[in-house]
Amino acid sequence: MKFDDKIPIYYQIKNYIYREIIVGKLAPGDKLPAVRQLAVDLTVNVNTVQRALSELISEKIIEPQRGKGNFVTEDKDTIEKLKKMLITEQLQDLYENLHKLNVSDEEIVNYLENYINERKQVQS
Amino acid sequence: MKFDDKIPIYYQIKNYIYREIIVGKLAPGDKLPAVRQLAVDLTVNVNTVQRALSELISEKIIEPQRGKGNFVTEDKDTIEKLKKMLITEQLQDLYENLHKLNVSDEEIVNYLENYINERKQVQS
DNA sequence: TATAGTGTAATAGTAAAATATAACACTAGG
DNA sequence: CCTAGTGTTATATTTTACTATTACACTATA
Repeated sequence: MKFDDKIPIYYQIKNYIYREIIVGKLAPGDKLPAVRQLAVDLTVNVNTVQRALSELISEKIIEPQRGKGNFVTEDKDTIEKLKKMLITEQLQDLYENLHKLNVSDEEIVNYLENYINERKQVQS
Repeated sequence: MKFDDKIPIYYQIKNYIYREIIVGKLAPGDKLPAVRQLAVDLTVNVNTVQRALSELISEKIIEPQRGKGNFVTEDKDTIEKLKKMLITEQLQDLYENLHKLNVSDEEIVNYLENYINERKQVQS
């Protein structure tokens, strides 16, 4: 996995697991890969994985069972709220950062539509 | 100034100066505040400011004049390109991050419009 | 020519993140 | 009971960002 060297790795791992859960690759109740396996897959240290997992545990996104593994919460409501929060965070970042560049509400929407259309053209 | 502790301070300062230039608070040819003054204003160390400025110099956004100060480039085209690049970067981040959450093109636009409308309602 | 204001650079120290490594605690199954 | 697989924790080391401090180089001007 590629990491952005401007952001702590443990934090990027946390977001990676968020996504795995939200897109359903990890369903409610599913067991996560073992920490040592995750460390190998992501080519990072076990402690770094553990730090990411610790935060997910604090947030009740996953539940640890000593000797067994870490399991995705069964509470679908928690997951749904997580998804909404992550989406809102992204929108807020875009909005605030573009406003700091003096881009108006209307322009933000226009720029986004243009961006998406241009992407489609490149693909075709 | 408030800093995000997940991102290097020098990097946030660099982006801060980008913005000052793009919104015109710093016009082409303008002299930047002295490095020591910037350090005081931003409550960081001179070396940290200098690190941000060094990168801006490499990118030809500002030009240093030893003994005089740092000056915003006179090349308006460079600034215009910078603005476009920063906007595109933001759009790309949003797009990629939401796609990783399985949000479709149409949904991205809808979510953004809703987000903006909700902001307006809160303000009124 | 002395001085104040500017950029630039070097040194040493601190803190946080990440690593390598090892050990400990618990569970399941032979 | 033993062993393999799991989470959890601790120690020591390295790297990077940041800081504090000092010094040097250049410019303008009194």
